Amino acid sequence: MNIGQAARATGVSAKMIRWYEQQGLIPQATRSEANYRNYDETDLHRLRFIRRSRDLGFTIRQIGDLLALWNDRGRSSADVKKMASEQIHSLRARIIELEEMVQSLTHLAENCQGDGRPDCPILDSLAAE
Amino acid sequence: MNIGQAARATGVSAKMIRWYEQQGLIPQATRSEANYRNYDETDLHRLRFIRRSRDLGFTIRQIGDLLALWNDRGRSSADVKKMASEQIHSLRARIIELEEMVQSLTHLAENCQGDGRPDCPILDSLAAE
DNA sequence: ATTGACCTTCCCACAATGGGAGTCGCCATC
DNA sequence: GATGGCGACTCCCATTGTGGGAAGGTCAAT
Repeated sequence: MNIGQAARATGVSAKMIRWYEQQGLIPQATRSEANYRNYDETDLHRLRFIRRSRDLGFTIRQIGDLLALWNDRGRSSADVKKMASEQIHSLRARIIELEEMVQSLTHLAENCQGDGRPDCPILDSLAAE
Repeated sequence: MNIGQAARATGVSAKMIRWYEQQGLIPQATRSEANYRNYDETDLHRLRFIRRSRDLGFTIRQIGDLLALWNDRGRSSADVKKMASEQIHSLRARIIELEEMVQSLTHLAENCQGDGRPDCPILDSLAAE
């Protein structure tokens, strides 16, 4: 299976597949005589695993760790759960940051008339001493 | 005032000040005979404005627009309020994405024993067909 | 005169993704 | 068999904002 078919089958773009290979996240694909990359079902599994992990916000390095755990028959589920918990914590921390921004902006916008006049508490606040 | 003092006075690193200048966000600083950048109170105001805008999650380009509005005596506050509202919306959209990730991960983690055994619904789910 | 703190420019790195150029392979249709 | 179109190859560039660091010039205090 060529890279384009693998991309369509997994939802990972061909560009990203090559990138993941370069980053060592997936093994170097075997090549056809014309130097085209070949993919089989095992590769597709791995790519889908990567895509789902990305959708959960894991970085490439973390996904590398997850893949290693996936392939480690002797792993303990505690190691996986720990990664998931840490990810939940960092996502929540980020959410709180963003919520604080929303909070501040909402407060500023509420006090702004939003009409044709130039008076604007939002700018005043950004420019405060 | 040298760049280091300006940095300490505004909470914007010297690196970032140079970067903002290069990006056209602040005017090219005047230079001393030794080619050192000079900053005055007006520059510090501008830098603080930028830092506060960054803290609210605006991008450099948006901050450029905000600065233009700030310096436009004939602006209408509606234009500023519109930018703030759009920013609130995009922040909320991002928050929702992150919350969905947290939701999925939490669900997965809840079903994982997190003990010494290898059985792990988290990995199973990532690897699902 | 030396030293240490500070400034200058320039390059590199991060994370993940897309765009595009230039070249080559493969298949089908004429 | 030639041509066209699609796909794959590599390589470079851009993004966004920030930091690290090297190599070299400046300034002030000792």
